[in-house]
Amino acid sequence: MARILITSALPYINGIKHLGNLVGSQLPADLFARYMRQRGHEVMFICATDEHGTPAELAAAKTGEEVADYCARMHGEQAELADGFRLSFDHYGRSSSDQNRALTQHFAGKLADNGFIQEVSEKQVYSNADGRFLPDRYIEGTCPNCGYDRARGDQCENCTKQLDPTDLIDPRSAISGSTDLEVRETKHLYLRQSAMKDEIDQWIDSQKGWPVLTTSIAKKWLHDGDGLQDRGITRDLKWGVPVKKGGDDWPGMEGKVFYVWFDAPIEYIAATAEWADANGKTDADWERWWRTDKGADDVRYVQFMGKDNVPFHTLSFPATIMGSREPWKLVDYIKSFNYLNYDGGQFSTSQGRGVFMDQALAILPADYWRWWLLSHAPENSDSEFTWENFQASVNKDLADVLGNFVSRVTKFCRSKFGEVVPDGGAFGAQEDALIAELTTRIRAYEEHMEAMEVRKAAGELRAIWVAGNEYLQSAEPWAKFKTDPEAAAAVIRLSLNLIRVYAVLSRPFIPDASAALMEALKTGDDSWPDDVAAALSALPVGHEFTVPDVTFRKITDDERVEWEAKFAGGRD
RNA sequence: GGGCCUGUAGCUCAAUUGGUUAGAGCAGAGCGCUCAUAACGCUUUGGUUGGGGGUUCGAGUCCCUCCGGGCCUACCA
Repeated sequence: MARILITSALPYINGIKHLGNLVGSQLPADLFARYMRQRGHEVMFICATDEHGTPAELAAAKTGEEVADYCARMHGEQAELADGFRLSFDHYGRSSSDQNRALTQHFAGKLADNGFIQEVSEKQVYSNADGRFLPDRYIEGTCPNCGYDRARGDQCENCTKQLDPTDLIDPRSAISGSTDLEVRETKHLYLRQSAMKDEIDQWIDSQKGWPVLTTSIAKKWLHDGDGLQDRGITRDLKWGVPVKKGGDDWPGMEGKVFYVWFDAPIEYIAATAEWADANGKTDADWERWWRTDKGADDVRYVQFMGKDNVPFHTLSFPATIMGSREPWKLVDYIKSFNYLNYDGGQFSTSQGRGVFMDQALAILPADYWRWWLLSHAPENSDSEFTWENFQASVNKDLADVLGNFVSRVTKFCRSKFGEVVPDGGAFGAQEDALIAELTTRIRAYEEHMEAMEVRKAAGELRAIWVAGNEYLQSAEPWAKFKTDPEAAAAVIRLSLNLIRVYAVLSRPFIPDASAALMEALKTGDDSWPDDVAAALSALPVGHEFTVPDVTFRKITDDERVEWEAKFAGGRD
């Protein structure tokens, strides 16, 4: 039994996430966590909302709430949706927690002690009307290069030229539109990543088998231009972790907070501490996951994230941990994903384009989404959601191949033998062949799941479902029943057991359907089919069951058309 | 501008990292079955691997070039 620490990238607090966000981190992380638990490993699966930063403040201002209230409310909503999608976090924390505040300040203090923090004085744009410093991209104006009048302070979206906010002609606040801006001097802390460049580089080099996506992004940042740059880790905001050196004040940093990307990854650790506190555990209980001097040296730590998060997880967060010179656990494997697009374009939170988590659950149960998203996970390149593809995949895979198999077996049994595992007959060559095929396929499925090859695992699982239909077709219990009812009974006995095996194998992908099947079979035996032949006799002769309701219904053409129109853009 | 990824059947994707005749699923066509959610099974059509050039005994895979798609580019998170 191994110990596996799994973290999913933290969803940002300012609104409900869309399916692209879901499939990029939380959902595959959940698949892996569920599988590993099922195989008997000790799993700690951690996620949290990422609550600090300018966008959270602005979102709260828009609703008229205090930012803390806004975050608390949105955390509740996101947690409820995570539950709706059956994301099996051991703890769903909040980066605004006391635990994260203390840990973030602790790390900053250690980094300062070890000479990895530098104070830098810089000039930044301050908006008098908004009463705040403005991040570059929150300043708009006319591009000096192409004349586009809505260029942002970091880059012109029209001509793609990189800009400095002071380059803009007629600059204004993107928040209020105010032109009452001034450049002010302000002091910030920088994390001296450049001083740890070689250390990080060697660490990346020592990792084997990481996705190309992960290492290529890390290498780019390490070696591009002058190499890894130092990064500002403080901001002039009210909402965030106050800048402190451990428990002490930090002279000159009064009123400033840490940059969200500094405190957000630390929340992985802090959320585990939150888990301990919430469950009456001790510090030792969470430290054994994170401190290599306190039991975490045998932990395997896997992170899941979209590609936009990779630089922070391969560089900044490792730099934070390494620079502390304390024995914190570094990540062992980073599984990164490309983007899921929506029907020819991108999902867009701002334009309300695409399907959002709450909307998805309002029209279909979680398993439909889980299956489609995971079986089409953007592992090698960006992938695309279309309603036509969604309808076809769900109807074929879930309703026809899996659901209908359950239906034909249970209903045939009920009509011929009653709702009970029938006695009589014996297994022969066909059954041996099926067991051999299933054994091969289940071993392949296990390998793909271990390797986090999500699409391949889904494909293998589907093939396992298909094998049941092939077997039934060739075994023809309906024909056998006419001449040799006991032979038909043997076929059905095996097939009923196969449903249990399917429920067990499919659980990481479709947990609700899996639970429904187990309930219909009136069994709590969720043992993994290490020995397929044995697994196919787990439900003994005489064991009662009930014919389940339709496991997966089909999506109709009318629904598809309706949803296509409804989600084309303009969320209410 | 720079960097990375990507382009394979109508669609969604594979191809053991340079090795026989490029494979699956869906869609299409034909046949079979009748237990089942008009479901299932079998067979089958379909590809000059974006174009061109090169290296090699051998290229989807490596190199060059052109064309198309995407992402990142450090103050959004």
